[in-house]
Amino acid sequence: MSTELSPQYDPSAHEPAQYARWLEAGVFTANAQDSARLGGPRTPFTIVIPPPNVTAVLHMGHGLNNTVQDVIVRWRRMAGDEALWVPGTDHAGIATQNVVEKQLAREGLTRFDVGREAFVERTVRFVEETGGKILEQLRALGASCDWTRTAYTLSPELTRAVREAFVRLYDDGLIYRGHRVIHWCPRCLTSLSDEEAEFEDTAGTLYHIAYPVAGAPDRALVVATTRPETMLGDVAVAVNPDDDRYRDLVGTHVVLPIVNREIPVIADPYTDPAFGTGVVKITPAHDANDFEVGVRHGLPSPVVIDEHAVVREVADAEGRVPASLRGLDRFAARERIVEMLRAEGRLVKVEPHQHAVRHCYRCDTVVEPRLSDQWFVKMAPLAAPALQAVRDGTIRILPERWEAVYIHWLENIRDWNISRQLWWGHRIPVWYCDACGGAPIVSREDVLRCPTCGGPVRQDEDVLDTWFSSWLWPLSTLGWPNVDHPDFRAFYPTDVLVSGPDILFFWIARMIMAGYYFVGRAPYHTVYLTGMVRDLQHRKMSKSLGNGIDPLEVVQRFGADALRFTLVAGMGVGTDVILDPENLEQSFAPGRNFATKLWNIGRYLLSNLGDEPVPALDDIDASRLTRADAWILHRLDRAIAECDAALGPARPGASHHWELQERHAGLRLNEYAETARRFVWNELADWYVESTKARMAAGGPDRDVARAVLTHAFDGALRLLHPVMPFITDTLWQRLPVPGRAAGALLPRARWPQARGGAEGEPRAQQFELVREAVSAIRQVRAEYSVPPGKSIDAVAVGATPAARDVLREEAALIGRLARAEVQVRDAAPTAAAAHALLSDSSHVVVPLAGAIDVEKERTRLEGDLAQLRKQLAGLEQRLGNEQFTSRAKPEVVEAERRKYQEWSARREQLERKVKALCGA
RNA sequence: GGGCGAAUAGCUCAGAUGGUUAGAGCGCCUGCCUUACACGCAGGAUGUCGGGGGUUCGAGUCCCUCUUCGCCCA
Repeated sequence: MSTELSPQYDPSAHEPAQYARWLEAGVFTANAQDSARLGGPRTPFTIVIPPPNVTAVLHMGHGLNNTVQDVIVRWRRMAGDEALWVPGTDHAGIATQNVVEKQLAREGLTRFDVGREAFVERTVRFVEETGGKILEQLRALGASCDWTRTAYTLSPELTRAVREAFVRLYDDGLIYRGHRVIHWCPRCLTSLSDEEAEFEDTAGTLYHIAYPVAGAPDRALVVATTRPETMLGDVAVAVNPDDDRYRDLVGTHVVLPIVNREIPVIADPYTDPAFGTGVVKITPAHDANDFEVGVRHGLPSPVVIDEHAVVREVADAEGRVPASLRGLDRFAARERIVEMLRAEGRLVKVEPHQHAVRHCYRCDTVVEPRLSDQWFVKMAPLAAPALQAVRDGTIRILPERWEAVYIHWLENIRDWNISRQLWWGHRIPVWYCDACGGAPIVSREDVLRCPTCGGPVRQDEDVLDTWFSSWLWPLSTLGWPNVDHPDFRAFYPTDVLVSGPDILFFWIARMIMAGYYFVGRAPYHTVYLTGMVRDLQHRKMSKSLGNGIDPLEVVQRFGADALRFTLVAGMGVGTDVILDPENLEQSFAPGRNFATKLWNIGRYLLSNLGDEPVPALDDIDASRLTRADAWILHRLDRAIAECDAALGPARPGASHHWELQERHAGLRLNEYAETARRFVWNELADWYVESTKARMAAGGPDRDVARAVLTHAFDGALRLLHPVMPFITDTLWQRLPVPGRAAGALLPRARWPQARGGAEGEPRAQQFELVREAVSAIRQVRAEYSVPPGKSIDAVAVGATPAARDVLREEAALIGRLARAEVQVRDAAPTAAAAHALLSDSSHVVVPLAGAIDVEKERTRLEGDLAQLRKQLAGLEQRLGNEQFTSRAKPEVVEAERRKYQEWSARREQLERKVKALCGA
């Protein structure tokens, strides 16, 4: 099937068709029955995708993350595992609701205008129409997901899992309803978890406000605050109990300015004497810490800011908010209050203050602490096994440094607010009977009537945090809570989770907790955290900055393989990938250039291997292999071993724990990609293919040997590269006349290459290095003396040993071909003026360029080399002469240094002789 | 304020458990359209491995310190 291939690789002409072929053949579909856990023949290997938002469109972050997953899963699939990559999407409560609300806003409506039911219906429709597009886009990247198992957090199956989890946690006493100050987004009108309220460093202002002591108008306590607008809700001022400055005032009262109420001075260790003035105002309804203080001291909690962050008297605040402030937005109120304080003479000092302010992670609005009733998950009991798992090596996190971050977070974990005041999501499975007024009814099934009185019930208005469904993802996508589900039995626990450090707490840590809590087992043994894609200024790519790169545009222009290779090759474990959005051509050059190179190697081979069957390498007697053959086969073995070492081990050993030496090994995808690239380009193409051209042209039995080795080596290369460049490799592989391949075989299911082993070819492989050195030496001379590329020159090769002489003699024709020279092998160098090059074994090549040799230049060059060599020898000599070194360094190191010394000494003698000869010439 | 990380060629980065003449890609310079490939071929230049100190026979690699830049957490 050696049809003509276009000179330039055109990915768009091959990629979609190739993907369709894979889908049609079902190569990505995993079979539970084949999993060893169900008695099947294959070890299961599972990855669950970090579910993108159902309304998301593909960006470079997805491109990176999913490429990594695909490389890993394709590698394992070829390595013989029953590989499953579960795809799916996340309903993304706040994000999706925001999108639909924006649509409504364009129609001049709010969700409250259309009502809950209609709003949810509309959102469902919106998701049906436009949602899940990102999964289509993943196919353009080549993602080998098992699309028959595509999951969605809001599907009936996954909803069942969510309810099961909620009810179980509730029954176990780990879910409770709490009345406290939580993070509130006044734009999204919902509460947020600690993780969703992100810190942003902000240049703020610290206001020092004097609160006069009641009954002693000449004395005042000065409080420092960044949020003066909350003072309307102050119920006390607090000092540290050990702070001598204020000890006498504890128990007295101060007058709250503007409001003109007396509030107590209390002592509480929460107050940091070193911060500001050492006096803090206590506003229980508008600050989480103050709330705790309020509880400790039995203080009231007047609410003076409403859910829209507008100042007014909301609860227990009668008379606290002056009419002039009512209805003002919090920031407007802040300004007004500062003015009023200034007018009253209460503003002591205003200073700039750098601090971190929480913002909504979805809309970036400044979060408003708000007192409300929410559902919480008690986290400490869940955290314990998750903490243990990373500590004892059941789970590893790559790069290693994130393990410390993870542990720190879990050690200081706080309860998780899981209720959201949204309409889009899993409604909390709790019902109330107003007639009975009793305990909430928590149920897996919908509750229609009160089980006690038979009267009507109403369901809790809130929905669950989206992460409450995603933390179940590895469980729920595999069939849990049905633990007898074949997928669950075959594929849980999964293996590797690939994600970004930004959702380590949001998602990854919680999944681990869920795994332990609900089924008693970690969901995966490896967490692989990728870096971020950034622009040249190292800024995150974002829509608002306009510095994003559309992966689909890259695929369109350069191909998915180019995109994938560029990302993988340019990415250390956990390091960021820097790309220039202004210059895609250059950014993706590494992948594109390599894809083209690969294509051209394929073109050459396919048009030169001929139509007669290629013999299998195993059918070729080893004695017929040339040095070049032995060399490339050896290099392939090396490349395979290095790729394996870079990628594996795929899973921990029999102990199911990561042993120390393996704990941070593997998944070095960049090393894998670079190794494969080097083999293909710098070894196979640059040397081996070139070396075979004469043999291929000559015909005869040796041509068949070359054909067999070429086919074998390229086949190995395509297999090695398939995980990172799936499209072009299979496209070429389909056309390559691989001996013994079954009809209809596809590369994604082909066997991962294995080293042929056997040391018998190694000496001959080693001898080929002499050939390469001789060729390079002659080329160097040619360049040095500007010999026209087309012109053949004479060269004399002198072997340093009888063995080297034999090699040079037997390979003289090949050396000559590769260097465009007539090579003669002699026992001694000619004495006439010539260019000299010394090879590493002290063999040398002499090029007598009649009349063209600049003796002075030659001598300068050789003397330069000699000086360098002498310097290095001196260093070596010193080291070897140091008794400390020879006695304390490892014997093999000393031995290596001694060998080096001998080689270099011989080399130096050769050089000295040459220099002397030149001086005489 | 606490913790973590980074600083290696013009740019982006590799450099397990300390021991090679410190590497790659892109860029740069020279010469080539050599019938697979100019997205290429051949040759070449470029690094006091952020500063200082220490441990060691030996440090880009380990320890301390300083500087600069990131990230996470309060």
